[in-house]
Amino acid sequence: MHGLSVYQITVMRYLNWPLSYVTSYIRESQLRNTGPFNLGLLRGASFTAHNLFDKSPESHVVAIHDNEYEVLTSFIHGNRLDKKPSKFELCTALNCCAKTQNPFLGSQIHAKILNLGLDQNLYINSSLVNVYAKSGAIVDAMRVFNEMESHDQVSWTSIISGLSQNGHGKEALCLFKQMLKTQVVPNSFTYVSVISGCTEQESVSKCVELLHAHVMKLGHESNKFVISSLIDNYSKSGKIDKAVILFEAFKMKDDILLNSMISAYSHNLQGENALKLFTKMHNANVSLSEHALTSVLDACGALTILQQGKQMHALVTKMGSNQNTFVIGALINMYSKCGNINEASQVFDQTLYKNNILWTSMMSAYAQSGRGLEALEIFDMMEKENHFTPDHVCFTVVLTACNHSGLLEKGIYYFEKMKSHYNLVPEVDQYACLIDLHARKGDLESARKVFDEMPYNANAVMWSSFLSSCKEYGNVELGREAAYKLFELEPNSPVPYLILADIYNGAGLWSEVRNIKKLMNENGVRKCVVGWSWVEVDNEVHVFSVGDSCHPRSEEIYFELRKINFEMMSKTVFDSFRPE
DNA sequence: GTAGGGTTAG
Repeated sequence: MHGLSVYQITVMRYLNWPLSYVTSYIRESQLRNTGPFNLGLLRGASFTAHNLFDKSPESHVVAIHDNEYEVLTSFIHGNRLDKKPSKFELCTALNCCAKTQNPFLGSQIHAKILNLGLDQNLYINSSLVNVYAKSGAIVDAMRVFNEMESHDQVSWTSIISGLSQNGHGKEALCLFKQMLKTQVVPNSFTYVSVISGCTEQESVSKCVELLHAHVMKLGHESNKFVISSLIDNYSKSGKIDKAVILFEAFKMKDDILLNSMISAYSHNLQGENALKLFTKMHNANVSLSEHALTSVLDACGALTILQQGKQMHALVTKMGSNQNTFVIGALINMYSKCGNINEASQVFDQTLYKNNILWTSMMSAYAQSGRGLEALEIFDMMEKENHFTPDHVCFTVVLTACNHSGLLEKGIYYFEKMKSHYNLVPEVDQYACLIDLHARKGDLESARKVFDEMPYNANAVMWSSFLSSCKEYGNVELGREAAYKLFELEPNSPVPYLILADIYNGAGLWSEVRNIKKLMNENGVRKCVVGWSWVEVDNEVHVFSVGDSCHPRSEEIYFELRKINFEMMSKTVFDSFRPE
């Protein structure tokens, strides 16, 4: 396409960037941009390049959006001249709002649409649904959808994909079921949307096999989008075998499908297979995309094989992908998982355009290797950069770093800063970190207060972690409360019973220990967890965490079983490890 | 004649 090559040349001339860095975005534009949009791209080229040049970190993303900006500017200009926009112009403008995630302009255009009496146009309404859904305003998207008099494949798919992409897989599935009751038959787009919505959602993951059956019946098996969403779904719910069968059966394997399969292997801890597939691709001269590099680097990290990881790094350099943010992120993760934090930091330092995901990855690398203070130094460095916008994930890493290094005051400082300085509303994850911060320092009362103060229901992970701290500091009262919460939240888990018993045990409350054992029996909870055991001495029940008897450091068992003599201990330990 | 929905990554 002529327009795109001008764009490409202009960008290259201004910036002299590695080809792969620019082309990945150009490729993306080529897919998305048609018609008038390309004109915008052409006209926007030099303007865009200036922008790329001026703003550094995430400017390439902004730049692509600037073309949408161009379309929107001319739309607004026409509006100021009281020019009546056509249906087509309205659609294009809405499309740009969706891509730039601008619900504000979108709702202004929405008002104009109502004003012009075009609110029953199917094209316009699908675009509106898409604008709201892509900006996360799912309620508005639903409202537009519900107010439509008739629906077609596209409008149904728009709302279903909107729900999916906003993490409402269950609702997406519900609407899909409603769609089946109508005359409108779902197409491959619809199946991709509903299947991807069911990914990583336990409550709906069972439906995927049913959807798969639909796909087969309706003949969408030859659609690569459908197949890759199925592969992704199966692999993320641990059904790697099904993913493999789909992959093997699919004839036209393109790079995206191969990438889906490589990350499927990687997710399922089958790093060897991921590497094998990658090598096969490489030898067969399939064009290697940066996605493939990202997935295979992930696999190297998961397998902690530094040697292969380094080879991949060499390949990255050879392919000229050493400025692709995704690849760099994967390199940083790989090196840090292989314990080579210096190499990770070297990759990071050599990166010209660091976005907040990369900063976060680097911080996480330090935090995970127990270098919390250095992680925080990185955060402070980031703050000095322009265009830096830390998000929730970033703060989770910061707070975790504080947590691992026992920096309570600093943790509280960052938590407050997140709210006041960055206007972020803390999510469950960050509250969980805050609770952990207090609890690990032994300030159980303050930790308990956070449970009440936060506007969320605490989940099992939070109560479990709190319970462990109660055990650590021997707080019977709060420990009891946490354990009883967990009895409700995880009725089949023996762990909270055992920890509470351990707390009672530490406080010498033998009769309470006995009650817990009784309660466990009454509630039908089976004690089948490795590392815990009951021991009776002089008619008193004691509970111990016994560690792993096969582990070379099973001396820990001796320590935990300090109240019992050696003979009795070894008997009990081996009893508890006998397979049931 | 021109317009709307889909896969992989912290």
